[in-house]
Amino acid sequence: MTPFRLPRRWSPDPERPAIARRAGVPLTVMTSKQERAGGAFALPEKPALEGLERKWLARWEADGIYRFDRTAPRERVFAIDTPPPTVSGSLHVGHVFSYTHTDILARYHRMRGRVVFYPMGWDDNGLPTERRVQNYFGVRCDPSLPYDPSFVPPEKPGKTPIAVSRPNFIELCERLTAEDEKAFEELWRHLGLSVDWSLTYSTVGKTAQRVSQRSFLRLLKKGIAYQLEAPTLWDVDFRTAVAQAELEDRETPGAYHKLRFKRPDGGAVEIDTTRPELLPACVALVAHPDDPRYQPLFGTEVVTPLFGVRVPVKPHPLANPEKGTGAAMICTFGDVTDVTWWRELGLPVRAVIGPDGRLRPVTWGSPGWESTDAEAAQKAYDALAGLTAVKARAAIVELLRASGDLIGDVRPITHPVKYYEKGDRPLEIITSRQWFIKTIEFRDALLARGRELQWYPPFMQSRYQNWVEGLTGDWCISRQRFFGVPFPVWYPIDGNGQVQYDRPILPSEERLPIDPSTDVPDGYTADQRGMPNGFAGDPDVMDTWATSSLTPQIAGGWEDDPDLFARVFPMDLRPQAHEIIRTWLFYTVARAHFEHDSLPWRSTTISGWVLDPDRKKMSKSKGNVVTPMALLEQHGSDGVRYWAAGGRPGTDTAFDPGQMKVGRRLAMKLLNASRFALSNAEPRGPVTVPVDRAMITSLAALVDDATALFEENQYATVLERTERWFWTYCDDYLELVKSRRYGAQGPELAGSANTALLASLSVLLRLFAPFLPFVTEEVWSWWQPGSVHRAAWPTSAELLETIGGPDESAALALERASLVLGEVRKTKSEAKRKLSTPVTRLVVRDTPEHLEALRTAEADLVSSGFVQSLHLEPAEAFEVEVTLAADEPPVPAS
RNA sequence: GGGCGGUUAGCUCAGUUGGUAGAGCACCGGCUUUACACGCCGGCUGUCACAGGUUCGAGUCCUGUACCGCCCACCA
Repeated sequence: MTPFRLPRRWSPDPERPAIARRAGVPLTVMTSKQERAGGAFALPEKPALEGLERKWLARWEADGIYRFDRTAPRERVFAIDTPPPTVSGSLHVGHVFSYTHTDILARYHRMRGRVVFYPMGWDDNGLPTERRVQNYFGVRCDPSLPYDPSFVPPEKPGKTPIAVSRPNFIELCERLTAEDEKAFEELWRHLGLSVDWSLTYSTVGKTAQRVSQRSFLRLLKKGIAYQLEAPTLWDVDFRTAVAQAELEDRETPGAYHKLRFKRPDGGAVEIDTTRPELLPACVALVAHPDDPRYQPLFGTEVVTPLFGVRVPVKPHPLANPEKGTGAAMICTFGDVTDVTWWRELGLPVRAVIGPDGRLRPVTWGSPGWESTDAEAAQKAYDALAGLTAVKARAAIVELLRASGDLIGDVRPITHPVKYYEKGDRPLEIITSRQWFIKTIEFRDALLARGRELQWYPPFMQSRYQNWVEGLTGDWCISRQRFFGVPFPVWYPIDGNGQVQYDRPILPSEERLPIDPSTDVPDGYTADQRGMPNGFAGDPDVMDTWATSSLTPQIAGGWEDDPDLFARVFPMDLRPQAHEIIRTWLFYTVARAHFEHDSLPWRSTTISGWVLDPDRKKMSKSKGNVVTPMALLEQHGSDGVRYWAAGGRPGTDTAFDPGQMKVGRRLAMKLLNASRFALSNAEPRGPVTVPVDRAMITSLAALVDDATALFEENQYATVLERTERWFWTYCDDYLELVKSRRYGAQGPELAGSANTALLASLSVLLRLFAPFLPFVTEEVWSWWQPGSVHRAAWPTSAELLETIGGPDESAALALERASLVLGEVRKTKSEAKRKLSTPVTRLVVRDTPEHLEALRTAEADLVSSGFVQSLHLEPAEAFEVEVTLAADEPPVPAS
């Protein structure tokens, strides 16, 4: 007489829209070695998870089950543009998390009959590698040194870095990344990534160099790549240009300094600045055109303090009357606004910050450095020259204070300052010659590409949109570094020894890849390098993104393997993290747009982050991060994958070992339930019993759900629903049919259960296979030929075939029987009796329709509930009365 | 300052098209039941951030507010 709620778990949802069955995938034929031999399946006595990884990794590798089929036509291929992990970075759970998501999708599509192109790249290009090599070996690159073939790095890095040649440095980079790649591959394999390991590439390998250089040359021909001597964002520690996409703001302490500029009429103009050390680089003052305080001064000149430079006062709408005094000094260059003003107001350049971030020597009184008192200017400047910006700031404050041009105290503030994302000191803006790729004039087309792309989750598109709309300059792709893809360009040197940058010498594409620092352009000889009337190589290397924006082309064999490329490009999926939408994703879209006039891929999945329990992004800087391999060993790869699979696209997920334990438990349950289903699997017969037919019908609905969800990359929901279904299957269905399948109701009804058990197990294993590749493969091997990962994704059709079509009328049988069984269990549990306690009398009151359904499951219910007498009584509402057998007399202690 | 997410049980999170609030973990109690003690059965747990609005009915739709997070921004 317990009131309760109706669990809806077994009843198919009549509201659910019918999902068209997908045809064309062959049914898995349910045969096995044992069945063919007429015997029982060979099942392990005590199934275990330990060692499954090693066992199946070896087999998968030997059988090549993840090998890409190069004969597959494009429409059958599912191509993935795998993110090449930065091998010089450390492995962390974030990698495990997001790469698992992609693998789950890869495995699903493979089972759907698609030929999955799943390569793995290694990002061993760029500054992180350089920096790591410097620290690891204790060296620094000096390009002026000759190659030393006998160089051996010290055992332990010394305090003073050893200077090595560029070729030596690159050798060390390659040596270190090779070790890193091994560690990554081992982790990926252990995690069970179904990558085709014959399709690996590196972002600094020959192929990547050739592709990068070829694409660059073509952009150059199209006029999309160009070089320019211009103010460029510059990191003074790395001594290289960087791109807008690699900037980040950091709150940094600073201070306002109020400076006084003299007017010709003897008056003064005051401005506020946070960078007084740039006073010698001041080229103008600026104020808002509508600002009445400064309108009278527009068109006049003022004189800078200390340096006596006459600079104009100009109006510009960017000047903010609210800030400081409303007037600002324009320096070349203090920040990007200075660049805008400088360009739009047509001002001269007076650069004082050198590439090393120190104030460079200047001769006052020379052209461009005119002063009303050159001697005083020189004296003041000499006190600053050679200092870093920060030290020069302190020094100039003293000078200004002494001269009386600093008004009042400096006022400390904290303000956002632009940094290179990998750098430690604020960016400077340095005028230099750099290579650019045009993006601004293609803004609309690139925005359209963003709309054309399918985003998972869709809201991530706005990140792209915002970024492209906010672009302020073209993409600077040259870096003044050593380890990277060189620009395939030389320049002629004229008779006076001047390098002719405007007349680049280009190699033919057949020669690529080339290194202009060692290779010689056609028509020249090696001894003409650096000589008058000879040639010079471009000294720069490409931005790492200039190469990694071509991963689809590199992995797909663009131009090198046209047949392969036609089969995989444009690709189907780009999985990646959201913080690199503005770099990797945007640049890749741009390159494909320029080169192929298409998207590089049809869709993208944006993964979330792994968060610490304190809700911060997990990072290696926190000492408490567990190494991924230790996690895999502790919880099993399937367990860790289970946790990762719970992370929906675009959603951050907390690091949670508890979920890994749950995953491990699920894997264990799968082993044991399978053992049950496969033991005593004879005799086999048609599925006639309503309880069995209901289970099959319900599973068929789950399969349709799962398939539809997977098509939307909703893997987390697939796992959740499959798991829920499976657990109910174990708790209710298996319990109900247990005695029947052992023959309690005769061979015919046992045959119905056995057929249903095997059909459901086959489907369940395949539903779980993308998530738990090891345990599903293990169970599959007990009774099925081949790999579950090459088996066809289950269909509702194949299930319904076993019962001759959906049987909605049977659904009620399982639902009512499960309900009553639950009531019986509850009564026993609350009476603190064991579940095998006999029920002397079970009364079920229910509607006639329900009772009729229950009657078809009566025998199963009676046996699983240990019911001695069952009474079904028609009633308005559902009610159950359970009478338990009296307690057995206590057993006297022996 | 702009944009995008989020706020549901102690914790981590689901919640399709509006229709009686869910799962796992944790906690409590019980149980060796011939697949599983790496197990099983059961129980407890809610101002769905807040305020309005639409509606017969709102966790869900609309408006506003607060807080958290992320991305971006011209930072003198």
